[in-house]
Amino acid sequence: MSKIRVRFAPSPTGPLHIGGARSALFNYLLAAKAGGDFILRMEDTDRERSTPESEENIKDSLRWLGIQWNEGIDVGGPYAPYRQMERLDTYQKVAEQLIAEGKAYYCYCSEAEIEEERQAQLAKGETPRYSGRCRHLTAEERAEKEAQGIKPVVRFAVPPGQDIVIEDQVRGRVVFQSDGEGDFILMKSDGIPTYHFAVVVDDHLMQITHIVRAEEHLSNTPRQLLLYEALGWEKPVFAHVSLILGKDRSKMSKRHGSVSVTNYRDQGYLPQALVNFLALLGWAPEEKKELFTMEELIAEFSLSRVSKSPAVFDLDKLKWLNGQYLHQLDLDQVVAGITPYLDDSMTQNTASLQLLAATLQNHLLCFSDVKEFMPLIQGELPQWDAECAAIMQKEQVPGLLCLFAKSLFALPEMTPEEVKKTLKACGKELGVKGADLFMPVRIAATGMQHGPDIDKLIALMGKNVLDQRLTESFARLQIIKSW
RNA sequence: GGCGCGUUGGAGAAGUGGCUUAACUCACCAGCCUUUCACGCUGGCAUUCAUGGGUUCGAAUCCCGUACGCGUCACCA
Repeated sequence: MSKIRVRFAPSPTGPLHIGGARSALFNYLLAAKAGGDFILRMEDTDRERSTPESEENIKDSLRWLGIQWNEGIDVGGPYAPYRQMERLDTYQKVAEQLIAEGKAYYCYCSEAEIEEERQAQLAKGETPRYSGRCRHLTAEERAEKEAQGIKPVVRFAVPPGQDIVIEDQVRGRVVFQSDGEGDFILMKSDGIPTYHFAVVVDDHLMQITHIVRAEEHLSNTPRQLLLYEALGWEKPVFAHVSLILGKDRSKMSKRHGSVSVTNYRDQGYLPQALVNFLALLGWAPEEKKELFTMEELIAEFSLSRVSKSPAVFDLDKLKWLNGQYLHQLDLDQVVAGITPYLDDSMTQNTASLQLLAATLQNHLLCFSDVKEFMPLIQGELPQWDAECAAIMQKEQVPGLLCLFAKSLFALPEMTPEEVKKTLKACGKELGVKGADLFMPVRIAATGMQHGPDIDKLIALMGKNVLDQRLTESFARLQIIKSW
């Protein structure tokens, strides 16, 4: 059997979408598993919307995810160029061949005429499709249109009455009728090919063996199959992967929040978590296992285990997965990860930055979460809620806090170890322990009942902030501070 | 509207005619542990597989209809 060759062929009309990333991933896994080739091609024939920035974003996103292409844009290869706008003469030649063989023809109808026809068909409850009016134009009629300066499009002459069968690797056998297709456009009037035409030409010329793409393309496949047929080209294997849906079960879009890979990168998600998550959307492993490295995915991936039904993107699960990976990171990776989300006052001192990273690592689901923890150690003491206030009314509180403050401020340095020791000593001296000991201190220092280890938090906030906050707590309790 | 695809608990899903009194994971709930919280651990969470028929000794698994969801019918990809 010949070598497997797959491709990811996005159009650079925006940042890499989460669904596109999954298609790329599945293609990549398939190729990597079989030792095949993974090609990156740019379908930039939409001149209105294609931008160089989008292309860069797509490439960056792919690299960030660890999805490498061994042929295509930037890296080159035997079938270059890999940008469709640089291959226009190729499409032109194939179009001319089709015309010469009578399998395609020039069409001079204006967009207004077509639109009118469309509306009329719609009104009659018919499927709108091109009537084939220009199909049998004589040479004279064509010359006349040309003389009028009308730039024609090239249409494919769809053969009537044919069954078009797709043997799809994930959906099974799907049958369409050629009569359901109008004579679709191959070349636009400006000489640029349409998507259907360009993909077929490129996939064939680039020797693509497997096409793995989103389900939205399933209904487009008949047209492409017709082209393979007309050109006498061998058809690739198709696999249409179901869509990724938002919470409301409609196709994932901006409305649902973050849809691009870059969004997740910027929010402090880890690429290995996103890859793992994407793989689990629409594909199920054989074993009862959730955590997969890229290598493991390559080893285990199979199209036969790709699901037919659409999957809802569940942010909670992504977060959980991300937490799993984040908790395993080395300290310096955590430091690097959280730094972008902190202000300068926090990032200047290496030692305290490391302490912060160590303190929070197991509490973070993604790096940007670090922001939510900062009020615990920075700024004004947050307001107490009713529960906190009630705890602070207990009788041991004033004495405990005074003793604690006095002992602690007497120390030259406030390390987590010292804080812990001091707290223990205070508890012992006053005969207070457990929650009765820790809770008041925690609430007086952080304003919250919950959070990471209190000794570390206190060390992180430093004497000034602690002093301020304890003073504020005493004021709230209307007792005189005495340290 | 035509055509196509899909429908297992809130989410991802396993399951392809008897071994399923439907795995596993997230979320949720309860408890345990813990000098708080978190982490972790334990247990709970679908008598039922959209729905109605049919085939069969036996169906989530096969067939037909219905409903619902989505996709597609562009000189966008």
